[in-house]
Amino acid sequence: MTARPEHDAVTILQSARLRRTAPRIAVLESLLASDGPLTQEQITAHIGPRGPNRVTVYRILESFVAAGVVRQAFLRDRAQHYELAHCCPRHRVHPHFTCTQCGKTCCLPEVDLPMPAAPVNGFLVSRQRVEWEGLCPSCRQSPAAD
Amino acid sequence: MTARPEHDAVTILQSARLRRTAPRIAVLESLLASDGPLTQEQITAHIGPRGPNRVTVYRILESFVAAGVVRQAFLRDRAQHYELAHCCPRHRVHPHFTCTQCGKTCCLPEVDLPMPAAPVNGFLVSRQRVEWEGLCPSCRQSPAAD
DNA sequence: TTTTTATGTGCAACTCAGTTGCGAAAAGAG
DNA sequence: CTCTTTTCGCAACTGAGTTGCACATAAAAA
Ligand SMILES: [Mn+2]
Ligand SMILES: [Mn+2]
Ligand SMILES: [Zn+2]
Ligand SMILES: [Zn+2]
Repeated sequence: MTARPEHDAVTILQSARLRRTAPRIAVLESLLASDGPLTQEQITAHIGPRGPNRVTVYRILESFVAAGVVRQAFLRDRAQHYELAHCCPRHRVHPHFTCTQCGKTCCLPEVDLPMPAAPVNGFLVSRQRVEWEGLCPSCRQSPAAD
Repeated sequence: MTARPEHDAVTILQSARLRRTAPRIAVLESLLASDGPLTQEQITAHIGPRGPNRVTVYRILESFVAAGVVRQAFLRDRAQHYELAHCCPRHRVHPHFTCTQCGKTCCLPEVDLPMPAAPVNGFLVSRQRVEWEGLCPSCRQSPAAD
């Protein structure tokens, strides 16, 4: 279950010097179990009815972002999507792909998009965010269903 | 003032078969006068106190997007930013640059970022959005003030 | 272990961008 | 000018995220 220490909720909390509370462990485990960024609403739904208050989830995510454990991946439908930060460096985040057919969003951490090192038209780029839209592998094979 | 017909509010409305009303002309002229995407709030502020109701501005922008005259450029601080669509094709939108110092966002229409033609890891990309962050030309020269 | 203290949590109320319903106004057709 | 259709203004609503404050609890100190 707990293969690498980076993928264990309690280990992540300890190395980030964050208090080990039930709500924090639950939020971390939701993010660890997901294959893509999640909203507060999705995290709360994943934890279940006995989980923490939604305000608590927001505050936990805020503290995780401050500690560098979690990153704000992107904003969609006016809702912030959060993901674990241990997969890629801060300033060159991997592209995120959203399927126009099934609506699922995936991380593409193995894709390395070059970021301009020299200024472009006088603009010095230090951080880039790329969002892709199109058809995911499974929707390309079966265009009707998911 | 009205150099090219593409840059004239009334002409844009006529060629899009949209009714020529004072609120629509005012919204179009705000976008024409701006060098970057605008929010409803910014458009309303630009028009002034005698301008249309904010709900009307939202509905006008909605109809412009449906007619292909305006595009939803990006979402920032939970607010949608709109820009005129006549500057670049639908599926390969130019990158938008936001300065971390002065906060201004600029369009970079002359920058042509390649979009993957072949599927990446099985994902067929049909639309891409790129956001850049860093220092704008004027903030690079005078790091303290704008 | 028990006590103490700093930090985390739950609840209610709030903010703010955007939406909806509906009656009034006005653009364009005839 | 009259009629029809679309647009507009207002009020109320929605939903994500925030804030203030009292209470709970993890971790440090005794
Ligand atoms: Mn990701
Ligand atoms: Mn632009
Ligand atoms: Zn799909
Ligand atoms: Zn600047």
